[in-house]
Amino acid sequence: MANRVTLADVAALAGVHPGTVSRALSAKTENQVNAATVRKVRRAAKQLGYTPNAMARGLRTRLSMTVGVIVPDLTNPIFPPMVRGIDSYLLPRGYSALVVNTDGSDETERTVFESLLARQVDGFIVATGHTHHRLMAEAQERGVLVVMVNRDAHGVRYPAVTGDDSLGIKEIFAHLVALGHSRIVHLAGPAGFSTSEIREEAFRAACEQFSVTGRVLPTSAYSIDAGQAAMDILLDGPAEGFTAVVAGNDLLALGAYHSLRQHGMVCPDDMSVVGFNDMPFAGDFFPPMTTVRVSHFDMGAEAARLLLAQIEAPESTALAVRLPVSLVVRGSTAPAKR
Amino acid sequence: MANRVTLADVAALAGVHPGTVSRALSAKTENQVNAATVRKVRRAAKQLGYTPNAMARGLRTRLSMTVGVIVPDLTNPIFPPMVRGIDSYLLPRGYSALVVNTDGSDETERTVFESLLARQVDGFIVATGHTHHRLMAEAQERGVLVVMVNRDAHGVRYPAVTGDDSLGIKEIFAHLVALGHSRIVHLAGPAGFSTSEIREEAFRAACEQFSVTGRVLPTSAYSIDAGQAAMDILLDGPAEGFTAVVAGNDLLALGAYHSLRQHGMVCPDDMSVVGFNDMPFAGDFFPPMTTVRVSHFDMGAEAARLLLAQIEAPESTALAVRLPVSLVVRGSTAPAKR
DNA sequence: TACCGAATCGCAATCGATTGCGATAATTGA
DNA sequence: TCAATTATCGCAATCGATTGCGATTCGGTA
Repeated sequence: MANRVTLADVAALAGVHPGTVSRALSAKTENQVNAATVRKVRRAAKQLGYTPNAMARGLRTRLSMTVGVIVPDLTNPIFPPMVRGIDSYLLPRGYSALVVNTDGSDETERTVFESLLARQVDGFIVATGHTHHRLMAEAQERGVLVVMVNRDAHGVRYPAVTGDDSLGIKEIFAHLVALGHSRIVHLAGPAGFSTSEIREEAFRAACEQFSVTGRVLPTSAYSIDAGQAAMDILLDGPAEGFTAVVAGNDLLALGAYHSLRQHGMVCPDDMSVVGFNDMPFAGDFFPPMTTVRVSHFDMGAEAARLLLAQIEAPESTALAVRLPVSLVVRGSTAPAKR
Repeated sequence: MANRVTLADVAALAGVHPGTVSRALSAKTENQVNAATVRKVRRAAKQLGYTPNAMARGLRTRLSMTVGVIVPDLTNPIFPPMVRGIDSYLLPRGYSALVVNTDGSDETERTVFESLLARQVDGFIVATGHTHHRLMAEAQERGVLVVMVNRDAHGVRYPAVTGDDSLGIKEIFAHLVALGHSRIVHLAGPAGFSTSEIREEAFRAACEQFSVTGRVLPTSAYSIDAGQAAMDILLDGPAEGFTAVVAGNDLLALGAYHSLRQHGMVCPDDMSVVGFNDMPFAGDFFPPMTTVRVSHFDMGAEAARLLLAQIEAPESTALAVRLPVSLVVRGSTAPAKR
């Protein structure tokens, strides 16, 4: 490949020592060299089209200016905005993100984790957290810098940035009971994730608080198919008078759509459905989905901010950030039929 | 961060020279060292939890085992599958992808391009091509390895992998005329992209071939808003008896949906709409979108394959790959009203 | 027994940038 | 005018792995 201009080349052209060139070109050390020579070096560098070799620099400084981002699956629509949020904070600061998928497999997660470590990433942003996360525990023991995003993990002291899930569920309930719903089912996310636990817990609490009859249906994954399967179970059984479903996320809600359609029911006339996340295009589904908006872009940006803070001051306190949420009412919720 | 085990540590434990450890651990040079020592070294490496330092290796070998992927905007739903396709080929071969967005700006494209070069990427996969692409021309001159994906560029001899757009348009027409449509408008993608040019050209040819009356409406971008704006122009003007629109891509089609709704028209009863790409969730829109499927996953995988081929044999011929497409008929097309 | 080629493995240079240390030159202060 | 700073900048080690070259060892052959 191209780019074969080294420090030494610039030094030769400028008639100075490579070390001086290095100092002249770095903002932090620029004051250690005469202003005139700085100009001379700058000119030589520009003339030759010099770009520093990141690997050589990284080898010496022990910093790759790279962070690893571990997501379950980039094709889940909540992640691209999150990745862009991460980039929005990282790139202006000279960092790059290496994004890898795990497809929910602990084994591939471990593999990619190690391979990112070998690439000397300066830290991780992981969106694959689950409640008892061995890898994260080990990482902490090894002194690896990590920020959890979207999901949290128990037992590790890593900073985490999440949405205010409890508040989101509460707002859903306020909306739903105002619409007259009194029997509500919850398509709970798969076990082992903090998001699932918190939302289900909030669901139960809200049932109590608003005195509605609740039922929770477990799902096997945060996916359309899993949502459909869980909803099928409800719809295939005896009607129990439920008029609304709050899904663990938008994908599950979409699965509920499918199941309803398959059972000849129409949303929201026969059944109101609420999602969670307000993923891209949620407003273009049929019907447009009522859901809870969380800014995954902000989530990513905030996670990146926390990680860089850790990198620059490793002993800084590991705080947790909870992002605001807001209910966005669209067409998948309607007054309960009497 | 963690991982402070070096070759020298392993060598010390195994009682051999670092060079020997290096050879023992690499598949290519393993045969240069005694089988017994290989075992001894392997054991020592495992015991210490040794992982090679990718930066040190890269510095010496001039290979970062990293490729740069340049996309306009990762939140455009066609790109995540493409990135996953790229990863699916790259990761098993020890490569990683650095994905960056340009937001359609030539300037930021240049910036990220340079910064990826500084990171010593071994090559690029670029999805931001346009017909007269200065940066790509320069890259070629500099000897940078590139594979174009989705879009092609004129005047550069880089391999490109695209969908068979012409065939896709032709299939759309076959479907539409079978439905009785004889006046069709084309929401053409923005000027300057090979996809726009090819699809528009194919549209005109198909009009000829199927003897339908066509009209092409230019758009300013491949976005929902641009699609809506273009469609507004048609719908705000005098009715001309058009009964179907073939959009340059799914986003434009979605914009057409919005415009139709705004004008009190319903798709497909009042107007059939066809998209292009079959992006994720296209079947969940309202109405479910009839569109042309292109496997962006395959597209990415194929691009990665071509790039690695170039890397390993830089003088190999730069062929172009055209991927098959297929029409998927859903709910946004219906027989033309008389 | 002497010699030869092959199999192993150590030595040291190298990739390109950073940085502590020290030398030299320029400047300040008395 | 001279000593004491201070500003500049060169020197060389260093980061960790790879690899051409040469040295040593060993089995085999004449």
